[in-house]
Amino acid sequence: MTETARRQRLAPDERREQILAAAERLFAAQSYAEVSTTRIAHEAGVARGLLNHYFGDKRTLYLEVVRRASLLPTLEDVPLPSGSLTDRVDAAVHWFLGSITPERATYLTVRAAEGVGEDAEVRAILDQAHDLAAGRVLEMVGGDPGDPAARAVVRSFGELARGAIREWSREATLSREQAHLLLREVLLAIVRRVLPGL
Amino acid sequence: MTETARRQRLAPDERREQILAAAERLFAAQSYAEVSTTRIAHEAGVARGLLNHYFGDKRTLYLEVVRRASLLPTLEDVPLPSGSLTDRVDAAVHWFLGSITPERATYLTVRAAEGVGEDAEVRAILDQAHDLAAGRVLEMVGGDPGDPAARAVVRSFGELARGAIREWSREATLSREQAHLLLREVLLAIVRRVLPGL
DNA sequence: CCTACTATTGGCAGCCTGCCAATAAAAGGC
DNA sequence: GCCTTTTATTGGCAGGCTGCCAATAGTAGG
Repeated sequence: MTETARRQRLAPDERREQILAAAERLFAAQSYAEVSTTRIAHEAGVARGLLNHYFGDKRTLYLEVVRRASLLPTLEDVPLPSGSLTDRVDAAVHWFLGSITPERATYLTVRAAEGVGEDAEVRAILDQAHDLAAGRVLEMVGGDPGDPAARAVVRSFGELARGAIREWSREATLSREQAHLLLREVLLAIVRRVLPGL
Repeated sequence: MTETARRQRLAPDERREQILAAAERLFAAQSYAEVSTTRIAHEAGVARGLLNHYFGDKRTLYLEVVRRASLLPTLEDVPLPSGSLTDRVDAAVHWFLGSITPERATYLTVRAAEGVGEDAEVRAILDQAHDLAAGRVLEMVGGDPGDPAARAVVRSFGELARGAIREWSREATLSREQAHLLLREVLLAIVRRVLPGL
């Protein structure tokens, strides 16, 4: 908007970032089909052809946005907690809840349902991010990250956790304390009663 | 394909059904953006313009498909189970797991993630279906369906349940017994330790 | 049998996407 | 400091998809 120059030449990385930011803003607000590349280009203050030059096609740009957003919570490294099982579970829950802050609001819309029909690549990206988070939780609570069934169980826990976060953070149907209570008790039950029984 | 007649005139309900079936098949396999109305029309053996005549536009047709698929699992009414808490929890879990059968495979792709960005109407449809299921589970285990926080908690449990079902039914990373164990123990913990603490 | 009704079709206009050649802003040699 | 090379950036073209509408043809009722 404030850019007056006809052509502004930027370093590829910078421009790439700029386009990604614009795309993220729009994709976070509306679904894939509703957002046109024309609008993304306009939002980024750039010719539409440049999107194709940097990302090939709309879909690839979209996948890049999804990849970033899905990995947000796992960006920061957390030290493995010590102490009693309850302490470690609390730490894991705290990490999960704390990784979602207002400035990372985009994550809240990640994995928003499309309805029916899945996109294999999108699915793969999300699965990978969720599995990464699940592995981390599993380590925190002292489980075996190499056990596929245990990982699957904790991945399912991740679904509950994201659901609870949405209830708290978007719907306001749960307080933060209630969400914490839910996650703690469920994770405790999983560690004590489910994992040993696999 | 086997239809030789140039124009085959059907009762509106019948044709509507035919189009919906074709759309469901395609939307279950690919995402919204990947499926063109041209292809749906071809799959249904019908002119493309007829889709607009029956459903207005692509989006409305899609919403109709989502609505149907999302309501499938809650179709059958189940009697409220009696007996001990454990029995009732087991019954609820059994109902949840049993509602997913091969012939209802479409449901498996419901709520498949799009990635980022949500469609408010789709979201509303799915939320409604999930809330319905949550209310039913809450009744089964003797909770208060009128308590918003309790409903939110059980909705979150629904996320875990659908995740576990996917792990079992699609990924084969969990056996049915393991999924059952997970759902039972988590639901038990929720009833015993979370709901009273709200 | 003929007419009124409406289910069904085909085509038009506009938008969106991917592609590519043309252009201009830097970078580098001298 | 100028000129050449490099490449970031643009605009426009072709094809496909969507929504709309007038024309067409089955079908039911008089």
